[in-house]
Amino acid sequence: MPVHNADIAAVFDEIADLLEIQGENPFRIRAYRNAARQMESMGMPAADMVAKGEDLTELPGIGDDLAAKIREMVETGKCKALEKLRAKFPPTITTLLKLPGLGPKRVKTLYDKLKIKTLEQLKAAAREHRIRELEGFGDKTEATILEALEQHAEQVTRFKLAVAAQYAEPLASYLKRSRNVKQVEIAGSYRRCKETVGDLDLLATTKGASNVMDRFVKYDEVRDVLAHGETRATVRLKCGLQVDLRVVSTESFGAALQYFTGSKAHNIEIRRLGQDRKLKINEYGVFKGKKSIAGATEESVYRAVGLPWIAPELREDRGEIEAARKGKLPKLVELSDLRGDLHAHTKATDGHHTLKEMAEAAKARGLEYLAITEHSRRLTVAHGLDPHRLRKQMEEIDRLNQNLSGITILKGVEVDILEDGSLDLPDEVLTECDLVVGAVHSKFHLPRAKQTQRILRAMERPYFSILAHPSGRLIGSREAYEVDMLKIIRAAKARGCFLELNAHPERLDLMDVNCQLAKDENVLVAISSDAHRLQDFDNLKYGVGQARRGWLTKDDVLNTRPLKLLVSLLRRTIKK
DNA sequence: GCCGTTTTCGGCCCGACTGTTTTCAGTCG
Repeated sequence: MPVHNADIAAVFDEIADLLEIQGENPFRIRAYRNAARQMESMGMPAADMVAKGEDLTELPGIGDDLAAKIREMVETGKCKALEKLRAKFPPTITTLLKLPGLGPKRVKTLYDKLKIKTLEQLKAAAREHRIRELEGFGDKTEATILEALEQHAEQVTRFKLAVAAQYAEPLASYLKRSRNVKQVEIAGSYRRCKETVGDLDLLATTKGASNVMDRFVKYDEVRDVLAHGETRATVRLKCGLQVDLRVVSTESFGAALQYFTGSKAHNIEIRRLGQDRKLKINEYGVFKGKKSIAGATEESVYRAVGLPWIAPELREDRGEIEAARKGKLPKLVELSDLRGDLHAHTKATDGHHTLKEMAEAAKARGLEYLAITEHSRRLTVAHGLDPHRLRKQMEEIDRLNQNLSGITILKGVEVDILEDGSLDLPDEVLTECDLVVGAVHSKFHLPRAKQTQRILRAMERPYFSILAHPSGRLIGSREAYEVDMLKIIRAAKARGCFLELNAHPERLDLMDVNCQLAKDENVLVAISSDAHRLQDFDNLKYGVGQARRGWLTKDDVLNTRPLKLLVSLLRRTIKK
């Protein structure tokens, strides 16, 4: 069983949890947390680095000690340091930390005094009112714990970005109608376009007395008010989503927006830069002694530490600060840069609209070309096309193109990559297409080497253009399949084909870190909607968000090319 | 535990809210 970066991150996080309960040096704990984030955010599997004998201490936040622990985990599947800690505290104890209001200190007290180590024991103790007797606890804390336990299941769920948007945007509009409110922004991971958000961070600026805080806690959708102060309030909506609102004056808008956009790791780095310059940076501004020297705009905050403004999608402490310092920040791709869409379906298979309707909807969004890429025959649930039906559709597209103006339909297909790497339609018909999008829709659980070979073999076909949703993951419901993405990216480069970034909010696949890998290897990425309905073209914005998180510029994206150039790029593939 | 135009020790981001307290610790983001 291979050891994944996520496994290593989980071990480091558990060590950090247990060290916290033990009351260890907080900076040592932070080192483990930083290492866990590093493992999660890097594109390259640490196991591969170990296998190649690469130096793990080159990674930020990884020193000799943690590098040794990573090697140990990769080679033995175990971590002795964690096992030692688990001997001191039962491993289930870390589940208690996830409850709101329970931190390491209180968890340790609960364990020391009442021997509580599971959620069930905690619930029993709370019901028997044994918790309120403990020092540092009281009636309220006990009641909060009990309530949290009853809702525990729902608090771990994160919301997909597009789902969060359905709650965030109306709430922001509602708050904008408050007295003396100047701006309302949705900050946090939402602004960074993370594929899922754990909660919403709203920021409002006011000039003079405002009722925005009162309006916020009285919002229709609010189920519980968790905190309600002068400048900060936290609520839980009926849907389970937690929302924080912070109110600052307009002079502090930029500093607050920067602060609440995060990420935490990015902000820590920015503040560290501030410290080097003897500056204190907080949500109210940048201060030299007591004097505010910046804060009205985000630009002013970055300028104060000698940096240009950094786009929110890049703020993950994955090298953006270094790039900013060197003046090498990428000019990120924007939605308006997209000239076309290279993956869409119609009624012929599992879509809901006709060719013409889809083309007109794409045109209405400013696109110049649209590839229709129906499923192939193996995907019977989608009524996939056989060669005959595909040819009929191509004829229809030819006819339609003669009558359309302002948009061109490209003849494509989303052909299944079968288990052995062969394609679900014969070469003769595939060569008649303008582009061939290949996709894995079955056998997700092949071993890594086999899955990789399967895809490489499919890409060897001379007319193969784009690998659709390359990792196969469905956010929150299906893990990515095991595959050597770097190998696939390099093969794409060698063979002149491209990778898709599927913009469907459940996919967002290619993932951000792999977009970076593709960019590093000079492989163009196609941001495609995979539209099955007219409104699905609006999902392109989520694809662009993920692409921006992956550092992609206009030049790194295939479908920013005008039609003529696009066709020649696809041809080059076909000729090989 | 990591890190270093202040290199092998001594730092390590910063503030709001709550509850349990009588001045603040714990938690959270």
